[in-house]
Amino acid sequence: MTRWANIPCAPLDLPATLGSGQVFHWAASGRGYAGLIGERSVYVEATPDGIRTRREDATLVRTYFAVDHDLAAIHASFRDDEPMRLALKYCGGMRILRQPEWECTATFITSSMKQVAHIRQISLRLRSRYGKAVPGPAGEVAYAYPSPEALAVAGETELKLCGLGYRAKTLAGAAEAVASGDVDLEAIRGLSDEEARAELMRLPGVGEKVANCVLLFAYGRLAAFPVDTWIDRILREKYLSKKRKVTPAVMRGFAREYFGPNGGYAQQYLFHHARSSRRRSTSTERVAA
DNA sequence: TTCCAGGCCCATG
DNA sequence: CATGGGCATGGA
Repeated sequence: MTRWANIPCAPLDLPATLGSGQVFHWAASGRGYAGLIGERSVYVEATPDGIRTRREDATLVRTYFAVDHDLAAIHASFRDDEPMRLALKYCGGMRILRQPEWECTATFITSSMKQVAHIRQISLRLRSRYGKAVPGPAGEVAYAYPSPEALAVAGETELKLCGLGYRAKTLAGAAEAVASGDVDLEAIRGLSDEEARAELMRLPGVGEKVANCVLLFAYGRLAAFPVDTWIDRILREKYLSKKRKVTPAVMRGFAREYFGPNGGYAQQYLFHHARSSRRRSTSTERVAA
């Protein structure tokens, strides 16, 4: 008989946490979500004050969902401006996950110039083709994200068959660098933010944006502030003077100074709110109307 | 059909 | 340091 554990971590917006483009493999199941944390099949559902999960998964879930992040304090550290107020109201219960390093690095290498839905598609395809099969509690099978070794063996030519396009080359190269020990993802934990970013950027396909995603979503570096097309647009439209020319350096400097040590959280709230608003006002709602 | 997507990389000013 | 173009694929 299954024994359950409740992990207090209010506030918690599980749909936003698992569906906001941090992670790409969770699926709605029953009253909650089913997915893998590393190579373990896990089920989670929201309770009034936190997360309900199988007792034997509780430790893993606490780490993955970063229940040690004090959301109230993080929210309080933000400046009180209109865009942040709206974003907090919309998804203030979203949590920044603490994902396995390679899985996060690899999925974001495949994310360049791709929509979230397609990143998910690529990710699931790589899992089912090269990942370890993991039986779930009900007998169903899920696939772990493939190891660097598995992807290095597959190589560029074969990876292209998964619809990766030019990303096949960089993913294969990164897998090789990690598998050979040239880049040590575990050792990066001990480095400063700047050193860690530089080390990640030694991997092919990892530039500043992807490195910041990995620092934020895998290493818990909450000051990391990924600037993608959405955030670029938001900063220009809502935060930066139209008069001065906005160079990459200007944007970096502004993000660090204005959003501070929890800038990554601010970034993810702004990103998710903007993206959700746009989708509601276009495709989905138009169909419903 | 055209446009653009959670960019990266390399070549030039 | 800043800017421009190329890069593969698929959904809107």
